[in-house]
Amino acid sequence: MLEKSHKHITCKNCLSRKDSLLCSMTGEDLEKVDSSKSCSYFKKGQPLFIEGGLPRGVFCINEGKVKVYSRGEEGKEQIIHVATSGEIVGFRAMFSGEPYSVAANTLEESNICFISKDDFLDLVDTNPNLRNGILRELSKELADRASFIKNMAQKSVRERLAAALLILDDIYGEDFINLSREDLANFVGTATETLIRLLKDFKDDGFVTTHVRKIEVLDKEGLIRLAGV
Amino acid sequence: MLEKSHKHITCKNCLSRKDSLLCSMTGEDLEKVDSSKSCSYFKKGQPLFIEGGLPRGVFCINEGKVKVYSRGEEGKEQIIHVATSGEIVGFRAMFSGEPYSVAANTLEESNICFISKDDFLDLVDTNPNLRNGILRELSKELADRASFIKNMAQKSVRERLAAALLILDDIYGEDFINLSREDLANFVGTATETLIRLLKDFKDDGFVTTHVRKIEVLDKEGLIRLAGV
DNA sequence: TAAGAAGTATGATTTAGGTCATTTTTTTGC
DNA sequence: GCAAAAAAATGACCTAAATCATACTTCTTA
Repeated sequence: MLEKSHKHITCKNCLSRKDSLLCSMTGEDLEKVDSSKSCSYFKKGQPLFIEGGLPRGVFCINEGKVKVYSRGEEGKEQIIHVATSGEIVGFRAMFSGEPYSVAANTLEESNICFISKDDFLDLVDTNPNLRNGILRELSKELADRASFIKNMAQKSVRERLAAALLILDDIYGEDFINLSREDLANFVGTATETLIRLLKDFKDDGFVTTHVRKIEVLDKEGLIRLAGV
Repeated sequence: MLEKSHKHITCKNCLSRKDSLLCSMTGEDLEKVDSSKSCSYFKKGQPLFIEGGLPRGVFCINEGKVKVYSRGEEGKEQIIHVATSGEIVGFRAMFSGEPYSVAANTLEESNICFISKDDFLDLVDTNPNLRNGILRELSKELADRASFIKNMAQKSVRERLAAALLILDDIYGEDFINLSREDLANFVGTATETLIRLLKDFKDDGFVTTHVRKIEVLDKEGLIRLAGV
């Protein structure tokens, strides 16, 4: 259980610092970030921002998980990305100058820092390292999404589920994957019922086991073979 | 028919200049681009770069069309983007420092300029306008791809075809859409046979007409309604 | 701690769209 | 201008996965 305080989290002490684009800065830049940001505790399911909203700044996840998604016609969510500790969320709309094209909600209770648009853009402008980091990050994500598109177009739901479980296993690290069946289905891009059935198959085949809602990956190799990555 | 010469195309005279991130620069920066780039004529179907290759620079389309795609398991292409005059192709891998995650081929004969990695990165580093333009461009593309993913997951092939035709109609401007049925299928993310059948339906319904392989959009409004955009 | 609400699971049914086979049309190269 | 190859079109068939209906479990919170 996270502390429900709103106390400031010093970047220097941030556990996710080494993995973070933002907090991996040094010297006075780091101090600048530190002094201009605010930190908040988010309950599970709270929105960071909504589709169509206007961006006021970026969010840096100190601890927790955030789903980035977009809603289709009948309200069905497509989860584009699951962000974890150290990641910056919401910086795309910052540069495009357009409203958010996606929404973001916490998937569990989280501590999340916020840096205002001006401060962030100022940092990007004056700090070549951060800038290059962001360019690199954007490019990588673009590559990720190209392969996401390809998978959606060419792979079966079964293959996509295997791939998704591998990605999520990475994101959740030592913890079990902790997503509702519906969220998982919305990440894989399928109906919840189909997801549940396939997950059962995977259990029968020994690829995973479940602890109520949580999913434990037992056979990575098997999933890799199945996903055809 | 384009001139098959390799003569230098001066950025100042580039017809696509107004639409181009790169050539919309001014003064000495423009001259710098101009002097450091080389221009080539590409036949239809020629590769600019291949998946897994190492990037040496970026391509700027003076005239022509380029498909950006990625190949799946059985070699089936998924077309991610169709680039046209004025667009820069291949700058993502430039920043990520990784091999190309996608490939690019001309879809028709094209005049394409090339700027080396060093020159390009130098420009990005020293020219804040270009830099911001690139950040904006990357962000927009990221948003595009999120909606691409959502469409693949939630829309029917019929709806996706309608959406694809609208996008392509924009890209081809005054010209008719000129893609092989296979390429179109690989853009929509479906089997070629399915695409041909649906295209016939669209013809019967008066949304489009075909001139041999070329496709003319007759009823944009109708397609918009169908695509549910 | 009981009741209601969410979330998970399973069964039955339908269908969009993939696959394979074949024919027809268009393009390409000699 | 003709033969061969490539692309487009059509038909027959099949299955992965969606949808709808219902039941069962696990969380909430009153």
